[in-house]
Amino acid sequence: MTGIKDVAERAGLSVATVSRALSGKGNVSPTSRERARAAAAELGFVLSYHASSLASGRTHNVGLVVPSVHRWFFSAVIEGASAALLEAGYDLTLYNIGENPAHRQSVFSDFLLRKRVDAVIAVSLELSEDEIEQLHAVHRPIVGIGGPLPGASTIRIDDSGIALKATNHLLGLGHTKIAHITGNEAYDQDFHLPGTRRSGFEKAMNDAGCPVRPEWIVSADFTIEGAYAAARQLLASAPERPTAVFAASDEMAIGTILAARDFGLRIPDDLSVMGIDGHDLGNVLGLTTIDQDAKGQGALAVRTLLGAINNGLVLEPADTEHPTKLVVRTSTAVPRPGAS
Amino acid sequence: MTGIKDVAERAGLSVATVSRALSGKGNVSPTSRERARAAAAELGFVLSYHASSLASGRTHNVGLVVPSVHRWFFSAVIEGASAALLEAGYDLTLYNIGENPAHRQSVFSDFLLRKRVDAVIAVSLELSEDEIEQLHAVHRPIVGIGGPLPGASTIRIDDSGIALKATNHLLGLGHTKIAHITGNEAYDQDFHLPGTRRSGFEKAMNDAGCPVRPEWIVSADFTIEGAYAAARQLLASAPERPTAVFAASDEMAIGTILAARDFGLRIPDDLSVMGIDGHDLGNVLGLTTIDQDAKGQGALAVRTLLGAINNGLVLEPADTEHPTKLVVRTSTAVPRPGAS
DNA sequence: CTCACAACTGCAAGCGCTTCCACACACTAC
DNA sequence: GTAGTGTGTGGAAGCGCTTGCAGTTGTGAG
Repeated sequence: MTGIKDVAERAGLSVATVSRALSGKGNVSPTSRERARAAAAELGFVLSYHASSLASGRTHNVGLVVPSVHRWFFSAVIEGASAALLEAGYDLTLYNIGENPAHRQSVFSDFLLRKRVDAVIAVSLELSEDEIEQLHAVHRPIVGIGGPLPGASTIRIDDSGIALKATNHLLGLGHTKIAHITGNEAYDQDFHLPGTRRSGFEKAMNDAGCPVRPEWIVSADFTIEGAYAAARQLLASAPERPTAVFAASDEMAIGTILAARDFGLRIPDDLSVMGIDGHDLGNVLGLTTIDQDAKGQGALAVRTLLGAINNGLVLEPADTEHPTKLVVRTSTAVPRPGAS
Repeated sequence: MTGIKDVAERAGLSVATVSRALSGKGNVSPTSRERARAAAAELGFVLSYHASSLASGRTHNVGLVVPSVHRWFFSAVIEGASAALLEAGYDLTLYNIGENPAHRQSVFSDFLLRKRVDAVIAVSLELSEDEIEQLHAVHRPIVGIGGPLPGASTIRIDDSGIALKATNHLLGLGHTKIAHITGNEAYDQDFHLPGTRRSGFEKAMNDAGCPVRPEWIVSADFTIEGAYAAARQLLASAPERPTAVFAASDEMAIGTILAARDFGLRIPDDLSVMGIDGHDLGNVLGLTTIDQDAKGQGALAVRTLLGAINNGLVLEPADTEHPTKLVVRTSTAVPRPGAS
């Protein structure tokens, strides 16, 4: 393996100068810089990042902690973050917590503390005070995506506001009988997202003077499968059927559409459906939704972190609200006069 | 930050002994081992992996290279691999190549060569000889998932065989007019997967004496969206309609189902559809498929690598065939007598 | 009782970089 | 002329571990 020494020798420079030349820090004459570059290229030299990290304390690596890679939102955030990091020459270490509590435990007590990452991005995770403190103790900037993270900088969308906006879209079309598919309590623990969206829904309904019927509020686990089952129940059991369904996520809206089709309901003629997310499948299904640009959130998180790292600033705990966009497609329409 | 020195001091041992005690290598008396452990725990000491890696040459980190995290197969492999790695105390560095050729280039020429990983898993990527050589030069075990990787160990499924099996399932039900949705040429470059599956399809058809109609072979990009568009065209334009569609992936089968519904075709009454994969949505849609256990493949890749690393063996280039399982659900049935 | 050998331990030499520091040299400003 | 400033360079001290080696002890065999 060729090391920086070999490069120095070949370039006729000292190791120190080569290091400065290649990293771009410090003063190096253009001549030396070029000589160093050329020698490095000829030898196919690539820095050993362990040595580099050990000496400099910078790892060029950020940790991304997600509850799952499988659900749409997380995979989109990963895509966005990974592209931004690659671009910046950073590695991405993925910590997929999964369902196993032991995994979560070990990620926080071991993995993240190994001084392996320059920064961490936590997606849709509510961290305990202990966990936050552990991270702060390692003295690394943290940004949270998808909800508040006490003492850390976060990127989030206005969950209550967009739920309101979505519901208003339905109300504006003339719907009054609107059902809502919310998240399970289990998901409410992290960031209270289902609850927040639900409250936006309820506020819009109340403002419009429409009753919120308890039997028209069902919960699922944010997956297509889960919502499919929940929606089937909703559509089958209700003595009266809603004319519109607002789901707290696109995946759940998709599950609803699939369930509706099972009942021979046409969308949007018999039932309007809308979600929140901007899921890729939305296009195929004509799903009206509120696009929250998850990729963009991932990329923004990276830019925020890298900015902090490069400027050596401590990341101020700040709440950045990411913009969202109503995308009207064909799954929502004016309710049919006779529909029930 | 507490270092191993502090632990040594507190435990009344030398740094060397503490290192051996905590890593479990070398001979350490039970007493010392316990003292070291206790001191480490009291101080909340966590190894600096950079220092450790630099000194030992082992990084406890494996690189996972994927073309995308978004498509079902890749995210499933990631889930499987990440769980297995976490379990083993390894970090997972994710290299998401994406669509950008420059990213691919930099991943291979820079990232993977930084001696940052102990091993690499390449998913559905056909590496050029250069790329393979680069990896071998770094002297790290490689395992490929999803196709042959010259000179490396690979895990794959019998693509031709399962396509044959799938087609036979359809033939066995009595279908003779079977369409096939294959992958684009772009996807054939990596591992020739679409071509291989297609040839399995054609073989089964030929063996059964059924004609393979060119107009019933359409290609898409392996996504739901892409197949949806392709299937619409297939179903709309053909003067005669097939009674069954075999898609080269579940995502494409799902796209087909969605398209069929647009045409008012009932599944399986008017059209049988089957795929390959074991996609989670398959359950909701009643999709008959061949489950290839992508998670399991990811986990197996990890076990293979760790085995090689721990035994210091060079990983023999070997081809492991992962088992698959026919899952019959409700999307396939005997063709209706009158259907066309 | 001596020797060989194993079990345990500590010293110290790295691993391959970064960066502080000192120094050499060119300038400009007085 | 001297002092002051800035730029470019190399020497060398680490970064925080692992591990080869040598030294110490305890054991059973000869």
